[in-house]
Amino acid sequence: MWTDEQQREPGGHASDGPRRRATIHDVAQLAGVSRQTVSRAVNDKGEIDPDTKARVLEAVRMLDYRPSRFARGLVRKGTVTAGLVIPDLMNPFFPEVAAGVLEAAEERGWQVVVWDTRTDGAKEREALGVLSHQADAVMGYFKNDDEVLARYLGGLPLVLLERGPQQTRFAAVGIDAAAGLEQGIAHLVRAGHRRIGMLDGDRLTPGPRREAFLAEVRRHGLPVDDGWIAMSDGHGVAGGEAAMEQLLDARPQLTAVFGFNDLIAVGAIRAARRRGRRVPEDLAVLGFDGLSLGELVEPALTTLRLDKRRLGRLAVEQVARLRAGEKPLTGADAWVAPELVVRASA
Amino acid sequence: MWTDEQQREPGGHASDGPRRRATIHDVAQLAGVSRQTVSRAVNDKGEIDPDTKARVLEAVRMLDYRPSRFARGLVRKGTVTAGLVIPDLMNPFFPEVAAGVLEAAEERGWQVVVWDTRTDGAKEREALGVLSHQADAVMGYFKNDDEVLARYLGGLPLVLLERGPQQTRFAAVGIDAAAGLEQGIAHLVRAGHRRIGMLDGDRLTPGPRREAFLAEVRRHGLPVDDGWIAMSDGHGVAGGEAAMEQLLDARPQLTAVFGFNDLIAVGAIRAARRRGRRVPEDLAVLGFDGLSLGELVEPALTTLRLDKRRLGRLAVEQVARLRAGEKPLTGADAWVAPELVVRASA
DNA sequence: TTGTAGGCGTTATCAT
DNA sequence: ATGATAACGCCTACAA
Repeated sequence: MWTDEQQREPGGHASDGPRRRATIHDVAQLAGVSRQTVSRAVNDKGEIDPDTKARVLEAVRMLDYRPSRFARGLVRKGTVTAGLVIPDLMNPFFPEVAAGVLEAAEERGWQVVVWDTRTDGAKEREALGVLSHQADAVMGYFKNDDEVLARYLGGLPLVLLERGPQQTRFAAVGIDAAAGLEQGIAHLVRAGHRRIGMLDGDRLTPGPRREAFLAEVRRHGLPVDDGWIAMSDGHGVAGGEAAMEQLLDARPQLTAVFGFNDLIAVGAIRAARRRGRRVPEDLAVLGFDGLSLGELVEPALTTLRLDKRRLGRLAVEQVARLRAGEKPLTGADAWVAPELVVRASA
Repeated sequence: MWTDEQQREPGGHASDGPRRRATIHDVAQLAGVSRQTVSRAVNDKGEIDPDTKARVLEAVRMLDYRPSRFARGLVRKGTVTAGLVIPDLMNPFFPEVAAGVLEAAEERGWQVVVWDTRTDGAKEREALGVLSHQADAVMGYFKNDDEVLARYLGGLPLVLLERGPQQTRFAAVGIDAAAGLEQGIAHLVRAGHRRIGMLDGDRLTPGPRREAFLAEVRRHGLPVDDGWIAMSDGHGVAGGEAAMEQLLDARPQLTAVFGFNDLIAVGAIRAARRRGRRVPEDLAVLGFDGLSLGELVEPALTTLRLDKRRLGRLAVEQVARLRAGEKPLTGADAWVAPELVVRASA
């Protein structure tokens, strides 16, 4: 396992606690050269005698010297650190967005520090408070409103991912829920459904998905009212199951439901089947997100697939624009539109 | 959407490109005070006249001033940044480990910068190269061997997550595969299985899971040979499907298979059923990891569940020990042991 | 090849 | 309540 061969304390002592970190000065002293020479050795600059270099490097090892990233950053500009704030790493949707962010960030040579707020408003603010000092920009999902965000942000550029109902004064990357629901509802209608309910994930205010859902349903002249919409507690499978059961009790006449996201939709499938309803024969289920998980369940989930990676990449691009002093993308350029993927559940 | 109300360039100009960032000096000048006073105003120190403070803050806003994190870090110690290197964010296993890391890191007031290497050795090295300059420690999954890691690490503390077969000279957090397989194989044997195959995920060298598998199978006096082990290409569902098909062709006499991880096991289930084999009646499938996805597939996956969050937390603790100059945990203290979760597939 | 001087942007300390 | 001065640790000139 572990030996003290490689990982040792400065000076080779193992257990006298953390001591002051060695500086370039210490190394210079121990090697009997100037700080400049140490710098040259450490940074592989030319113009240095191989012997002295070796001597310096030896001193570096002995003292376990590593250049201070702060001192370095002060003098070599160009290190960009972006913050990424995510509500729930356990929901497969977000790791995929994060993957897009990481990918695009790496291409630009940026670093990304990640926070998981667990959908907790207080944690959001904490994250922002820290990042406002440590990052050059932030992107992420927030439930706090603009004003609060601005307060904790202290002027840092911010890119909102999928800002819900509210307009925002920040740059944003959004989802074209309307375009998605248009396809989704059309598909259900085409299959003969006339009584379509929804399992919503936004408890407080109706979000874009619900509004798009209502708009589409009405556009097709179908009946619908608030009673046809059940609220999921959380964005997970369990929430979807509970909401579906509730809806099954309250509105047994529904023949199809639209789930706020795939997790909730999967929960709906499970609940329905447990109640003896066949999916899709007795109840069709339509999801939203396009998680790969949807291909694995039975019946496989018909859903409105989002390019989540692209969402992340787009966020990085927005940040880049902000940093460059350009105007961020707006409207359709800053949207990603879902695409209907028909599988077995609807 | 976006207005230039909040997010504007220094001075309010919008499109003359990025200009030099304002420093504390600029603010001091504009406000007609000393840098020190600016610092006081910005950091909410006492001992400052409310009026001057207001004036300074106004100047701050006008110039869009934000303190340099480098200069600050130089003078205020204590900011810890850890690197987290992960092979594949799309595999639900890793986000959960990451969640544990993030959680524990937050408790300590650390930041975490995340890299996704996509199981690419070169990306690993790139990540290490960057992190060696920008982080105070690194934890993660690596396929490069110790020597290479050390070279790119430049003396930075490293904690390996689940170092495969090889011993390592670095601190590590491991999985007690043997303890897991003991339970798993016992369960299969109890159910009457005598011909158990495996779908392995480690192509090159046999990893701990395969070795534990072989050891247990032999301990029970069961037959087994290399032909009973198929290699999955990648750690995903598709790899599992292909490997299972191959095994089904080559060794149709098998009545049970152990999957390297849950994704592969799920693939196995799918492939088997597609071939008309009933699971678990004709073929029992045992997974490893305990992803929540396993509860959603059909039949639900019997698996050796790991506390992935704890894995992440443990890694952070190891890093903390290293930083404190203490010896890292070793042996069983640095392991997490799987727990058999019996569901429908075996 | 090596060393010296100066500055990067901030905060702490000590005066005023 | 405010300002001057000196670090913090490193790097880029420039000089030797």
